[in-house]
Amino acid sequence: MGIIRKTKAVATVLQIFEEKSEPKSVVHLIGLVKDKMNKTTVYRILDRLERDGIIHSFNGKDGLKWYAKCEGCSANHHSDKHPHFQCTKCDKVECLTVEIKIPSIKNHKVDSTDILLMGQCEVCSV
Amino acid sequence: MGIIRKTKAVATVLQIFEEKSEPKSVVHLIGLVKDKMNKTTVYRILDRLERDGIIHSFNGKDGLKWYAKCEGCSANHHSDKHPHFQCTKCDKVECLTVEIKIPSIKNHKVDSTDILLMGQCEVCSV
DNA sequence: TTGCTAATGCAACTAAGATGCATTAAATTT
DNA sequence: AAATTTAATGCATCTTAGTTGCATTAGCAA
Repeated sequence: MGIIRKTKAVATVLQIFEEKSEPKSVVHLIGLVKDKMNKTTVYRILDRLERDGIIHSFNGKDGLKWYAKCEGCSANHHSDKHPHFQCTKCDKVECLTVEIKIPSIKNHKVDSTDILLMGQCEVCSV
Repeated sequence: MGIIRKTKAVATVLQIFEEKSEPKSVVHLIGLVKDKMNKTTVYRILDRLERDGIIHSFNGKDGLKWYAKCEGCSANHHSDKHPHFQCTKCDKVECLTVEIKIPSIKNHKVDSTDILLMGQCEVCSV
């Protein structure tokens, strides 16, 4: 859909996602690039990247928005049906590759899911 | 834990949950009782009721907090593991009674889940 | 290199939710 | 029934995520 120009700001944000596939909260992202661009720009770049299927978003346990790089997504096919995990101790978020079966709900049409598992991550559960 | 006094404000909020078991967003609740109490009071009452296992909370699709009456919960045992459904057209939210199996995630300890299915509800899917 | 327009910066705004503190009103005690 | 205690409330203020309008800048194609 939207034409995405390869600006410096876009390159900076994209690189963050490419370096490490771990999801990042918008707040954290803004902090990472705050001396390179305005927070409004961050929000708008994230919008565009999501609209074009390059990243996907979901809500963390406290309602904050998180983004991560899409693995098998495109603008029209958004396969962000995978669940996420957030640690209740260190707040870290991970994309999970497990498949969670959603039963059909009668009289309802389920288009997408937002599944967040909470608990203790590898580091914190020791 | 916390002693809950049966104030008029608490009674008012509780009655809303008892009238209809449908989940309500905090924003909507504040609107419902805005001529009877302060919004801060609503937030605090919801906190207390949740802490004592009378209601449970979860995040809606846009990160807003929703509350609903607990069916089989108490202060120590919070069985709010059931999923919720939110309509993408009319925004209505429902508690679902279906069981969704969560596979175990290796090296992780899953304590709770936040599962939101999105799509079209009974009314909007016609 | 020119021209078009997407992208950015900036300031101001919106809205959810939290906090501190003085006051009020349940619940207990006397 | 009055006095006491302290949870609960109201109100003002603050915090913070996210949005918007508009002037300016910078990709990109012709």
